[in-house]
Amino acid sequence: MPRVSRAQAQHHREAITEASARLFRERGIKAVSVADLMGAAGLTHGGFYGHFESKDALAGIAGEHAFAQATERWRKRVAGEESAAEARAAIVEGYLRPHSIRDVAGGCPTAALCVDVAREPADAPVRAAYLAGLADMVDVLAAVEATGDAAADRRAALADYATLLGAMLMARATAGDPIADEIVAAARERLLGTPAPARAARARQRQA
Amino acid sequence: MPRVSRAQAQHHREAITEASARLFRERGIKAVSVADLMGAAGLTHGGFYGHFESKDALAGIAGEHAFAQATERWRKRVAGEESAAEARAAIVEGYLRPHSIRDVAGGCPTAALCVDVAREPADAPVRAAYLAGLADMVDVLAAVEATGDAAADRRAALADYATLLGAMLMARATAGDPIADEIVAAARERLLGTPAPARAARARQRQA
DNA sequence: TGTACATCAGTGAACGCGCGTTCACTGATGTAC
DNA sequence: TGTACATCAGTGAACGCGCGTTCACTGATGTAC
Repeated sequence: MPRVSRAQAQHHREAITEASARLFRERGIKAVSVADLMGAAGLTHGGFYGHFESKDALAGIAGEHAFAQATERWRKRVAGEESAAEARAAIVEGYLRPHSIRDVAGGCPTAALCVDVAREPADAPVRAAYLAGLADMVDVLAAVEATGDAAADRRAALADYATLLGAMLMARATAGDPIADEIVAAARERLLGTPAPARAARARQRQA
Repeated sequence: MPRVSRAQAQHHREAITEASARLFRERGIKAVSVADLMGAAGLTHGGFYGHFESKDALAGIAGEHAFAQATERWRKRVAGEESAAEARAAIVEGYLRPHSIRDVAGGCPTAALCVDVAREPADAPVRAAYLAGLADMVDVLAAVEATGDAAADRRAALADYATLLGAMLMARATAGDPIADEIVAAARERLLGTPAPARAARARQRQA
């Protein structure tokens, strides 16, 4: 059924972008074929170049899309909290939730794409998208650091983000082994202080 | 020149393993072909299956090799320091040195392979190598945490490692942009306290 | 509002290419006497 | 120590397959009158 309406074609384009944003994070940019992407939108591969200039160009657009969603998620999480400290805790806890660790396709693009982006040539569109997207994520996090100094807020946000991202990727690489949960718990403790279960355990120890 | 001596064949096998350990980290397991690997050892692709059962099996062996080298490097660094605190600082500073960030092929396999390993099926040999290798790295780091409690040492090592690895990967993905250095500096400050240059700057500020 | 026709979204075959793996073959190595 | 021959490390063509991209084609959509 060729020659669909312009509105339908626009829906197709959005479906391809959406599927790419998910599949590129899940399997890696190189491991997803143009046919996979078009198939995910219910189309055949040949029509791809009517929508996008190349697979590399789509990777840039899909990256932007993934970062826009991730940034929006953090903004909403921040908006739902009373104080900066609570907002920061909400971001950390949301990031390290088991669901977030498991959800590669819908999760943090800074984490899912970092190794792929580092392997792309300097002029790859997805590199520019990554740089801009990361900057936005860091801005949201820095705004809830509340050290009282903008430069220190930024440094704290970068360090927090490194810990979060590192824990997420190590946990994913060790999924199925108990160390994955240990890593996530250690990162949460580092960023938010001793968590409730550990506090309870220490209280029991003191009593004994 | 077929049928080389057994010693020469053993050298070939080691050359293939060595090249794989570097190329898999640098370009990703999927992005390096059997012909690339054999070519790096000065051989043609056909002889590969005389040395290894499959490319997946080699990925496991190459992973072990990379982790053995990385663990040894940390052990030597630790052995060269007077105290646990100094050893920990030496690991952190060594990890975040510009050379380490740039040297993907010879650098930390926990970082370079984490995303690739997470995308491998559960029974892939490289997953087992990753799990064992990570455990060794964490043991070395935990031994220099010196919190006075083995469990707390381990949690501290996991949190430290997450921060190191996260900073390394974010810096690599943003290489060429000033934020890469900012990320590394923020991680170093988080793990070791305010670094020397910043301390000097504050001293100047106090005088003014 | 109805008709004629140009536009163009999507199809599917085809392009050259590289992949992991197999296999018949070669000829120096290693061994048995 | 010397000879005869079995072994096997490495070669390169071939296997079936999937890749990104191109292109002639189809026929419903959108537009001009």
